[in-house]
Amino acid sequence: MTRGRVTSFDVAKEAGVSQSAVSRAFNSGTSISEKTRLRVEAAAEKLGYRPNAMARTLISRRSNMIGLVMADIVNPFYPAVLDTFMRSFQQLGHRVMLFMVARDQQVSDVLPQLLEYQVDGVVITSATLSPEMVEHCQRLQTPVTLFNRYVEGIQADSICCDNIGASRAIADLLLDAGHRQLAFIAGVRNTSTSQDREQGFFSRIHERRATAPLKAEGHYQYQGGYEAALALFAGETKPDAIFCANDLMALGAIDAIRNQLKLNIPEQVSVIGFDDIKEASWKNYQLTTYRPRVEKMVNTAVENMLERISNPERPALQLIEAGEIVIRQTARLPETIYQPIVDER
Amino acid sequence: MTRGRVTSFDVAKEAGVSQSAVSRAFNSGTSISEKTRLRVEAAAEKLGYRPNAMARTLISRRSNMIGLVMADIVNPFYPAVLDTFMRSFQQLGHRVMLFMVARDQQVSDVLPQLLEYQVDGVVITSATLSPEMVEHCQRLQTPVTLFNRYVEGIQADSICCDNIGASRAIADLLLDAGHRQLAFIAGVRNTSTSQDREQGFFSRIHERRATAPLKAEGHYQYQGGYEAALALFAGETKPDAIFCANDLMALGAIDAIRNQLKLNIPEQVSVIGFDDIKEASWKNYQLTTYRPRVEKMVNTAVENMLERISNPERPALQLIEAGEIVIRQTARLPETIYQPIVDER
DNA sequence: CTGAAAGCGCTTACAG
DNA sequence: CTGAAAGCGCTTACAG
Repeated sequence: MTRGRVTSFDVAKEAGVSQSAVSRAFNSGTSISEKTRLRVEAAAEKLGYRPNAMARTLISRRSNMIGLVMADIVNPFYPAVLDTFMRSFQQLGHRVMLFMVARDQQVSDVLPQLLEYQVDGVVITSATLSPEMVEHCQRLQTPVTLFNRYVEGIQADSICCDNIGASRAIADLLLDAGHRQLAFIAGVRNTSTSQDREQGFFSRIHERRATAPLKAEGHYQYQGGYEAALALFAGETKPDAIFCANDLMALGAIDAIRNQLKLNIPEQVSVIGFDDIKEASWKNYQLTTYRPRVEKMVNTAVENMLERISNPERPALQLIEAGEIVIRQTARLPETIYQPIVDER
Repeated sequence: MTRGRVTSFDVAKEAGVSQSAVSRAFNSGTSISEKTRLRVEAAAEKLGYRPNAMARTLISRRSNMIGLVMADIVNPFYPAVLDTFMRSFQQLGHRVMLFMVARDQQVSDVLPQLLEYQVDGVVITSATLSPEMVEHCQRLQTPVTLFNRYVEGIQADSICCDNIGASRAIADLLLDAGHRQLAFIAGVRNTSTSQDREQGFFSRIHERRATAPLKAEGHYQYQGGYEAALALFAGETKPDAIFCANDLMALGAIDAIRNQLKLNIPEQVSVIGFDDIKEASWKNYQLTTYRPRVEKMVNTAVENMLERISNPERPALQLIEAGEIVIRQTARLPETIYQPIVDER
């Protein structure tokens, strides 16, 4: 065991081979005899040698690092997303440089920092990206993937869950069950997720010529959902069903409806959420909600990313991945069998 | 705007200066005239130049990257920890390379990968580290910090919340309030956090010659807490107060006690948790719990880490940071004023 | 299969 | 203050 940094030259001397041989021993697909490889490996083991990734990146122009930009880690949907991304990248031998952007921060502030470190690609979750930044990435041949976001006419992969389709299906479910006055609790106003969920829900209700839904805003937070529910019931017309743009708000709404308004769920009010976070399946809530296929979305995002890294010419893909409604206890159902997707957890 | 990678030589040519001058313009504390700096900056801006961090790291032996190893991101306590670490490091100009270790994975599997990338330091959260690995890091002069974990006789900084003191205080609170038969729901058996919380709780009860507490195991999960509570009440002697090794289990226990056992909290049973996760303050729970000073712990960890990076000779510090009990609605209190720390959120 | 050599893009003594 | 040059630790044609 030596101390300090051990280089390939030290290993070469120890093994009695050239420094090139050491490098070859650590790279697959190189021409090296089994005998030499073994000698190098023994020497490397003895000295505690590991190749310096910085030097490798510099010369090979591949860092094996992916930049991952997240916002809103406090929303319980995103830890699961992060976890899935991490597993996926790690398993495929990629490192992840993580960035967290605050709500008031732009991705453009952190992207240059990421690119300094020669990341092979950038994944952006729950934050948006300016066209200028995309152009910059393109110049550097660095692929960009948007997760659960999209920007029109941009040269970046994007993979979203089917926000519009899901919300339309939820509108149908509630109307078919005989609800008369629907309501929507929106998330953060200027996010595409909240906007799309609202649009799908409202447009389907309009198409079916049902009463226009009520609306309140809950900023994607528990407390916001709680207060939004109170606000909805404080008005003249009261809703008999509420669709919330995420689960966190739905759980807040449930607590407000049950504990403060003393109404029964689902007998007097139905509540449906979006995300299927862990808390949604807690015994106390048993929330009926929409579950995006997070694992599939992440795996697709990762696969496409790696593919574009090896082939930067490939045009960008915009994908939508449908999820499923998870039927639990907070919404009344239509009489006709609804192909319910029962909670299988 | 050029395409492809722009180097300091390109900028030098554009600005009509030497490549060294470009480098100096991008490093503070170097001797360069204001005039030259401005010319370089203009040229860099024009060409879209950013220094290559890999080359910089190679020559300067400082990557400005910290390796952050986490397990258990799904436990809602850790997203907050991660978030706080990220903010802290980012604010101080450091990048973070994130690693997630699965429950069955050792830190020793990922540490070499981290060190390949020349991280300046490693922070390990909720996972343990073998002495060999610590030795390896020491040889590379790479400081290691354990967060909420400690290993005896190891050359690594460690910062923990006061698990033992907190649990003793909780035992006192419950006994002083007149509870007769306490119970403990343990987390994951072989973690130091669960063990310390158990030890503090049990030892204080023993010291006060109160009835020995009951015990069940909940694996730090909601469902585990739910079932552990049921198990405790299925026995001959029933508890009148339960201390749970984390909030997640406490919330499960509450749901089991209220919804399934139909007992009132805190009139018939008191429940206290640990962590003060967001969910603990939800209207439906209002959990009395122990709140570690996460922000302070993280900031201390970060400060010490950066200090040890600049001075690797500094001996390792083992710190314990006390938190506070947050009084909400799930535990009966002593009659005497208890200096209660009211929930200020 | 193997080694000598060039070069990735920087920082930093060194000399002026 | 400024520039020419060495060197960080690798990979990869190139020649043998």
